[in-house]
Amino acid sequence: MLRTHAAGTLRIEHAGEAVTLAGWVHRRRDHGGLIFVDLRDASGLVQVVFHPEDAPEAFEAASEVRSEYVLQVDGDVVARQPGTENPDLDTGAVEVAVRSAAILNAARTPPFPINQETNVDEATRLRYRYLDLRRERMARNLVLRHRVIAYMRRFLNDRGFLEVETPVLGLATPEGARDYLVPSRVHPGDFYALPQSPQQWKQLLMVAGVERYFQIARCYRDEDLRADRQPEFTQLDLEMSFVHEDDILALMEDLYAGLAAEVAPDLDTPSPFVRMTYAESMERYGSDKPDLRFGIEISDLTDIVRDSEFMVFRRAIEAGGRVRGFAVPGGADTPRRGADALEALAKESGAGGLVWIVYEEDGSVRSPVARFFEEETLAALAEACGASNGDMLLIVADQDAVSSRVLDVLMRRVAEDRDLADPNVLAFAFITEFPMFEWDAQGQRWSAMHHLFTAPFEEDVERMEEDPAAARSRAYDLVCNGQEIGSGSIRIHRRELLSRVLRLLDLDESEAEERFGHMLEAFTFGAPPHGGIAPGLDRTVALFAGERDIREVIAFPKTKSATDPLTGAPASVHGEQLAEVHIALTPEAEAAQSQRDEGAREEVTNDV
RNA sequence: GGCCCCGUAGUGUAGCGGUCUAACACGCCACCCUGUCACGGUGGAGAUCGUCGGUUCGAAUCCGAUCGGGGUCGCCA
Repeated sequence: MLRTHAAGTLRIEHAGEAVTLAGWVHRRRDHGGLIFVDLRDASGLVQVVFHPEDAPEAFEAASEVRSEYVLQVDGDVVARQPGTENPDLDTGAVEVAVRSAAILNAARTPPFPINQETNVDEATRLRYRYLDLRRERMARNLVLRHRVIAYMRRFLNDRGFLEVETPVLGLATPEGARDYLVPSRVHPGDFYALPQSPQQWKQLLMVAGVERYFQIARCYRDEDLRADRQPEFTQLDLEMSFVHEDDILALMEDLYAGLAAEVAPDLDTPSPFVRMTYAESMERYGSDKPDLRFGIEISDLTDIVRDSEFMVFRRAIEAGGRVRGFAVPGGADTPRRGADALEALAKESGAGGLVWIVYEEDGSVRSPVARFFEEETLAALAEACGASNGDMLLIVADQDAVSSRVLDVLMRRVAEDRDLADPNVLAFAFITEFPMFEWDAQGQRWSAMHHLFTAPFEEDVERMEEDPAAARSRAYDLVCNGQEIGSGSIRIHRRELLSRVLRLLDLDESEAEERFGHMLEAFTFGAPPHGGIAPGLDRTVALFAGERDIREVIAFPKTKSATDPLTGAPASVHGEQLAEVHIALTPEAEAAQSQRDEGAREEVTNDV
């Protein structure tokens, strides 16, 4: 090794020891006759001192050194002189008096500061990601990610899980997200698809008798990006045989509560985790991924206003809808302008309008619709929502599907505006009993809400065909702070039931055979009852890291347009390479390509 | 794919029709400085304002297109 100690580990106990360190020049403070260098390595940093009398040659080297130079120093750990200790540094009680130093490598001035947490343009950060990762925040996130993964492996190993790798080159499936395709050289015109998840493989492993499987699995989806969506991302994929929902949920609760205690002990993680059905979650929060930190719930106000003079409410109720709303704590300070903005948001989200009622501190009521209601009714509305003076009610009258969506959007907005979400709390919850199917208006057919292999409840199997919308599935989500962390289900393990579901989804026999024949066949060979879940690793780490964007916890993420500014991927390939995989570009693709190439050439010219 | 925001020295920002011969902070370079730790001091270099086109007597500033980054809806579990 080029060093005897890691810089960040030196403590007062090391005083008197001779050490060799190697690392980067984090910062240099040149006092003319004395030079301090903060030497940084992966472990942290320590101050090293260059005295011209004690080590003239080293002092000379230190004069030449600049930020991010790679430096090796020999010296003695000494206790700092009283009054010069730095309590802000872990190593602040000591410093290293340098005897000799070697510049292992020079460094150009970095394109953005490494020793400072400044905001830097996303594209620049990604272009020099290896420098971005040197920065404290990113380095910390990488370590956190490692610790999360290490904990997961240890945890699952201790519970008898087997880590199995599954293919990256697989079969394309038209269901779900768009596939990334890989052309086959050997089979002209045929394509592999990168896995959207190892879903089918893990079920086949259950048929194989593995019983407890997991994998830190890379998944690929060719869809547009978001803060919480990258084209390739990682899941903790797991599956168990001979289990009930509770077994999976209990396992996940143990895992996540344990993880929180291990990697985020400063965060408050209430347990046991809240459990509620999808129906209950939609009723109380208008969402299947509620943020429980807000402390706000939706109330049904239909009966209170059923006989009111207010026609909007009455018409909505007559049309089979309901009147629902929630209280905004302290919302009485909302100016007219703010209420109008909320109404606009409600309309954008699909509501016909928004009724707001402010209960002023002095007991008076302010609302555009106050005149339609008796005083008792207004009081009853407040009571139903748990509102008191100083609060505001937001009310939507519509079909449940609309009011849920709108109230969810409104709730998130007011929570954001009013900082209702405690950043120090991880409010986990399990949402269970999701609907089996949802109506795909575009395709004019039913589609699986979770995925094809999700089992319906036994008692819902019969009504599945006659009323698909009412059938409940044995699917569940783990959510936290208003975000979906992972979803899973108990699977269908009998061929007969799977065939019925496929028929319901309008897949005819031969099509089903072609696309899922291997699964149908596998199920005829004694597939055990099984189920699993797949929490998103990136989201999990982001959650514990307090990061909003999963790019902050991925070493080399892609931009919003799925490019990598560091390597330049994706890029064109030579004609021979294309020919080898039997691919010809369309004229449009070629035109777009040459246009891009010209742009790139200009950029290069400008650089020089 | 739709809509929205952003694009000015290495970085982050200011400037938003003439006074910009483009400002500030950090960084960078040089010199000075033996106890700093976001060291300090003095001086200096560095951007024609993403690109192309237009409006105008005059454009960093207005308009259009285009490229890049971000957000959001669609899409995606």
